[in-house]
This record gives sequence, C-alpha cells and structure tokens, in this order.
Amino acid sequence: MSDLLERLRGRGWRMTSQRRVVAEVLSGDHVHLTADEVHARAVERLPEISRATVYNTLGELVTLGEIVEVSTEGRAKRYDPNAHHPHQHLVCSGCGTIRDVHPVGDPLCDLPPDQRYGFVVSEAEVTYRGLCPDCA
Amino acid sequence: MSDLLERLRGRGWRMTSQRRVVAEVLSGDHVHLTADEVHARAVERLPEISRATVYNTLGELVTLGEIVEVSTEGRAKRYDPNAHHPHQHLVCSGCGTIRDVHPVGDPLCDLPPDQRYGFVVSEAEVTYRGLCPDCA
DNA sequence: TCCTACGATGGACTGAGTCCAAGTCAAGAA
DNA sequence: TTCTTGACTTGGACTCAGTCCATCGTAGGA
Repeated sequence: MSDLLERLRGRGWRMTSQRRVVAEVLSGDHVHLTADEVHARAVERLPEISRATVYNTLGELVTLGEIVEVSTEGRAKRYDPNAHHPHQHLVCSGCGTIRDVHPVGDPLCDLPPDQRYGFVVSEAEVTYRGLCPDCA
Repeated sequence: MSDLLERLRGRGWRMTSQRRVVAEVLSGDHVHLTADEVHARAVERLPEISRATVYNTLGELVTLGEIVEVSTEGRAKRYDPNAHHPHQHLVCSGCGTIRDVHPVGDPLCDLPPDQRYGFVVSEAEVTYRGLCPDCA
C-alpha cells in the first residue's frame, strides 16, 4: 500500500498527514472497514482528523479506482483496498466476516444474450453467503 | 400476489387494511421499490398509513421469505416481491433501472473448495452492471 | 520566506431506518 | 351481535451514515 502514496503523488495529490493516515489504515488483504472504522483507526494515529476528511479521502480514492465500495448487509458501506486484483466476496451470515475470493470462470459469460434486455453489460459482482467455521 | 394474502392468513397473520395495501403495492414482476416508494404508493390507497407500519410490514414479509431485500447503489434498500423464483439482478449504472435475470448454471459451483475457507456456502447473489438501451 | 489554492475542520443538516408509548381494531368467544 | 384482548398501527423522537459549507490551515511552488 506504500506505493499507493507514490501513485497518488503522481496524480498531483497534495500529500497531507490526513491522507497518509487514511491510506495506511487501508492497507493489507481482507480489509473491509466502514468509514467510521477507518475514522476510528485514523484517530489513533492522528487525533485531530475529522470524519468529513475521512469521507472526502475515501470518496476520492474510490473515484481514482484505488479502493472499491462494498455494500453489505449492514447499513454502512465498506471499503476494500484490494481494488487492483479483481475478486468477489464471501460473507458470513452469522458474524458478517468478509473474505476476498476468486471464483473460477467469468460470471459475465453466464448471462445469455436473451437475458440482457439490450443492456451493455460490463461487470458482474458476486456475493457468496454462508456460515464461517466459527458460526457454523 | 393475491395468493400472498392467502398465505399470510394461513400463517396466522391478522389481516389489516394496511398489510393488504402493502402487499398489493408489491405485486407484479420487475418491481423493486424502496420503502419510501412503497409508502408513497400505499398512501394513495390508504392516506393514514404510517411509515413505521410500512417498515414493519416489509420487515415481516422479508422474515417470512415472501419478498427479498435488494441492496443497490443508492442508500435505500429495495424490495423484490419475486422471492419464490430464484433470479439475479441486472442494474443500469446510468439510471438505476433493475431487471430480474436468469443466468445459466449455478454460480455456487464456480467457487472451488480451496476458496471457501471452511465456510458452509449456501447462496450466491450476482449483480450484473452495465448500461440500459436508453443510457448506452 | 511568502503566497495561495487545495485540503481540513466541525457543526449543521439530510435521508433512511428504528424505537416506543399510547391508541385502535381484527377476529375469536360468548 | 357484542365483548374482549392482544396483535397491530400511529406519529413523533431518535439514531446512524453520510453530505454540505463557511472558515481556517498548510503543502509545495515561486
């Protein structure tokens, strides 16, 4: 994720301590935090950071394609930094745990032309649901 | 959808005018209304019906498996009465139109055992995205 | 070092959804 | 038919996630 900071600088981003902290919080695999969770972790490193800044930064990162929004069961959106490696999600119906998974094949191919209703279909998002080992 | 009322009565539901109206609003194919839209349409038929009742009734219908929640881009959940015929959704990234679609094959089969991390996977929800004929 | 436009702040605001105490009424009993 | 009662409805207050905006601060170029 440290190369993220490089990429952002390359895109003309002014590098502030707030943006650095948000980018640091969003590092690692299988990280799927809500905006408030990102804020809570950011506050540990930079106590003055505001919620609005976290929302702004997350929104900008989504626009740049550096992270993706994951809409799950709960009310709050989650943010997935693993945007450069296409993947799907496996969600536990019990505790809400999310794992990144890589199914075989391309789900787009499963939608026959007569089921496309004239749409230009560009993307298929798959959410697998079940129970994790702890909840099962 | 009128047999829905029968099924609900069979389950011991007290049949009130409010519940009847909510069930009537949620009839037909390709209906994907938000709670507020359901409320707006219900008010046309029963001006005194409250938002709380609409939320309660929708929640109960979801619990009974008579309708399903569809979480889309927007903030508000949508409700899909087509719960007894398994299907997936095709969403227009432009205008938000939703169509029910029936892909071939079972997406559950595309998730190999080594990608299940010990989960008992029971369900796969696929959202296809693209542009509808009007937006393309 | 100075400037300034970009970014941060925090408080008010919105929209979706939940909660709750009080009132209403569907449907079974008499 | 009327009575009874507990399930259902109501509306207003509340919560939670997210947005907006006027003002202040500062990164980084001159």
